[in-house]
Amino acid sequence: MVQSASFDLPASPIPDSGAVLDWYDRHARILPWRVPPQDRARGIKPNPYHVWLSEIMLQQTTIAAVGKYFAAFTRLWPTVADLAAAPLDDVLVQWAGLGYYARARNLHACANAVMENHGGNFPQTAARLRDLPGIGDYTSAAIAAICHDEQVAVLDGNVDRVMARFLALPVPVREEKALIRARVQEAVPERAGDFAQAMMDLGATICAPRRANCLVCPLERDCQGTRTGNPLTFPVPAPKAEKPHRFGHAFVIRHPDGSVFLRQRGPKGLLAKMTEVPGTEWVGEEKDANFPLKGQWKEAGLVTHTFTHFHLSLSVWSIQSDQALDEGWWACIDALDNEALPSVFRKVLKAAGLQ
DNA sequence: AACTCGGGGTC
DNA sequence: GACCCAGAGTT
Repeated sequence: MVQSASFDLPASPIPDSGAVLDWYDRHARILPWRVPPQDRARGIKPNPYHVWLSEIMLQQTTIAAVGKYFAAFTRLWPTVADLAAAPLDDVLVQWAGLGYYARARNLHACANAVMENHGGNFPQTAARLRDLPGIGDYTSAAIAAICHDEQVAVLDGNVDRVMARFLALPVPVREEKALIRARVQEAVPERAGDFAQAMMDLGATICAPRRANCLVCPLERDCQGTRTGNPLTFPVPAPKAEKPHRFGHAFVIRHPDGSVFLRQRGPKGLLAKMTEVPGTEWVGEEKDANFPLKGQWKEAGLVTHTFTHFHLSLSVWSIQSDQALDEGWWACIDALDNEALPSVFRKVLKAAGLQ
């Protein structure tokens, strides 16, 4: 077979946006921050504050995990002005448990930037949204498309997977991001917001990570992946690094009055500015505990936790004492929901018999 | 371009 | 256990 010299790129199909929108009109997921396509057709526009808040929360996070957090944030802070006026520490308390805490710090900074530099209104174009803290390529495009139908390609993990299959991409997605972007961009219709949300819904419900329901997929006609007979072999996984193991000790100091000693973590790095149970550094080998107080420490168990790039084993120790450490505070054990405690430290407190 | 940064749903 | 999720910021 002779290949034509007039094409630099192999001929690859473009998603049928009409078919995708028809599917979306019938099968759009109902979400708290979303305007359904029927309402959108009547001219009802989404609330940019709600769209922005949901998009930040949904970064690398499932819809199931976000639900309660979105409800709590919009109840406590109904507008971007309310959120900007809140103390950062209050925002961190409400974000605790959701992970990737830089998002919460950037969320607060972004709210303040919108108030101070944009008169309290979010910018309407992807290019200008992109300049705000915590808003990158994906989120800027998503907000501009969903709120204002800017005809821009919106590429998230779902769309990458759908397109990797649609194109039968033989290499990891990150090596052909430009091709994916170009093909999606060519497909973006006037209903850019509905199209973006449709592609994501498609990836979440039909072209899912370990399941491809090609029989009911609106992209099936031109899909190269289903044509191979093995659409699930796409996307080709990128090689992944092994997670090292780290070890440490956590010290639960229980006051006779029923409180527990907590402190704030440093301003940079893992779990920055969040609340912690005092403890040792986390290092690559097991070491004996160097206790911060003299007294009768009791072993309270072992906590294991996996972060993005390492596994952690924490030995938990507890003691009854009224001695505080250098910096920190006594927190009532009945009000720990008011503390910005990441999940690993909630596990530690549970191991010590609290909460 | 590679690395850092959480946590949970799901299989 | 492994995979992956409406990714962004830093180096």
